Amino acid sequence: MSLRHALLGFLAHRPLSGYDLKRAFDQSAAFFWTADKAQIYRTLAELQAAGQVEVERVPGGPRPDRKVQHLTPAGRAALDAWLRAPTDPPARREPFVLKLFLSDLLPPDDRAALIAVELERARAELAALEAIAAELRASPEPIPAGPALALRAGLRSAAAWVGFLEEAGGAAASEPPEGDPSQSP
Amino acid sequence: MSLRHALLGFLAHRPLSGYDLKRAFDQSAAFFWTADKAQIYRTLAELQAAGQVEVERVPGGPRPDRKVQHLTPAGRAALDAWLRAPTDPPARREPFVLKLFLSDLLPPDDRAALIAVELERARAELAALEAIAAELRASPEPIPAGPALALRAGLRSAAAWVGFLEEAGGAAASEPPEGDPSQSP
DNA sequence: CGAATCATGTAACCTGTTACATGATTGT
DNA sequence: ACAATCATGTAACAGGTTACATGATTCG
Repeated sequence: MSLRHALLGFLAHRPLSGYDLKRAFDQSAAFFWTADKAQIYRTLAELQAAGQVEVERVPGGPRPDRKVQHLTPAGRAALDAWLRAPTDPPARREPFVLKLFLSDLLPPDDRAALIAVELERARAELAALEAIAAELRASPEPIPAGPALALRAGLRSAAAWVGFLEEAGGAAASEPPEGDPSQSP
Repeated sequence: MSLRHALLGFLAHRPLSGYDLKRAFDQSAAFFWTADKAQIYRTLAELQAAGQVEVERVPGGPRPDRKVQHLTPAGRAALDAWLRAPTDPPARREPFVLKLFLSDLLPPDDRAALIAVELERARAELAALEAIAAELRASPEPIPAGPALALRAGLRSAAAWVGFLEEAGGAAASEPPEGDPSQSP
């Protein structure tokens, strides 16, 4: 239920429309949070009802009017409270690890293929994050600490995941005849 | 939508009741998949309707009858197809990283506190996984490759997360006066 | 000329969680 | 005596996704 707070967080920096918020997520938060547009509009309506945001209607000329959302003091208070509250551990649901767990049901080649495909995906993700990091370092503007930390968290996790998959792929490829794949679990 | 496949995967090893499945998840899959009991029963009903499992009603004496679920050939086929199909990247939703991202809105001490609490949690999780690994290594039975891989994935991720948080906590604690926390994002 | 972008939203659906309900048995 | 465990499930709700709908503008 923290999409509400994610929206409040973005609005704390500057007022934005629902459309803008969707882009803000896709551009700067995609690697740790994805938000659906239908859900953003629904949640904004709830925030309005709760008095945590206020709408300013900006005429859009030929396009539909933009409904720019402003954070109210109540919204800011709710955001602060959430930031300070203990974080509920997220529910884990990782389809790829589930596949690994069940992979004894497959012939060894298929397991190796599974790992290879995921490794490719993981490398691409890591590269994308590194590109963002490089771009930020190159820009003259100073990087706020919060986004920098979030990015570093993403880089570390992605790198660790690539490392695991390389190890797993190597093991799967090298020891079909002998050897115990559970040597050091 | 892969709870279906997770259930089929467990049933591929041996027939189980809904109750057994819940325990199987909690015991051996909790760190990469959590399943709610209400949802398990609902999904089992769907699998029955789809002809992928068949129910054997086992009288429970004084207790309610156990409804033991058996995988059908159709169920096994669906499972195999899913295991071989490309894995859809999971939707990311990490409230803690979101908080980090927004943590410029807080005083530095509160950010450090946030990190400290998460570090404690992460260390506990890593310790729990290490305990499982130690227990498995100590047992005489050989460990199947699938579960061993899944466990290793969990260990690696948890260790990387602890590493990140230690780094982040150190940085947050040491440089309140000067210094750029975005040195190497 | 067709596709993408800007900008809004609604309706229907699927998935997951919480709370409720039952009733015997075993352990403290 | 009280709580936990065994074993089933239902109802209501919350959160998230897909598909549908509109209509001008800009880019290739």
